[in-house]
Amino acid sequence: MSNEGFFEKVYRVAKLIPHGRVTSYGAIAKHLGAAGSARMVGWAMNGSNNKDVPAHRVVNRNGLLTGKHHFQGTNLMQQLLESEGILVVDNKIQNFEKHFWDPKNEL
DNA sequence: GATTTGACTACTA
DNA sequence: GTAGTAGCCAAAT
Repeated sequence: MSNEGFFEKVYRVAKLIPHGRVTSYGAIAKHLGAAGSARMVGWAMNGSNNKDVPAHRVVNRNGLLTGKHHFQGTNLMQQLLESEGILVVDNKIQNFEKHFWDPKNEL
């Protein structure tokens, strides 16, 4: 639907992230056609706090939990990822490529 | 309507 | 391999 704003699009894709998988801001942005607007995805996540968007599955290109500071507690994001079978060490996802989920590859 | 910000990415030194 | 800078676009003030 074209009545959706940029945020809605991000939310939709983020909700499509399968369990135990992660993706990067740039990948989502590119899928939305806003390649280069990776920051916008992060901004959208800022408002996805109250949504059903698994923002903890969205990390930067390095697999680093840069947005973990925006979550509640301190290691909540890491805990959620580890709970899904993703190994996280020092706020960084291990085997990031292995857990990487490309929306364009699935959609 | 212009300025600032922001959970990024890529390039360069 | 690490560090710093620039480019990016959309929303909030």
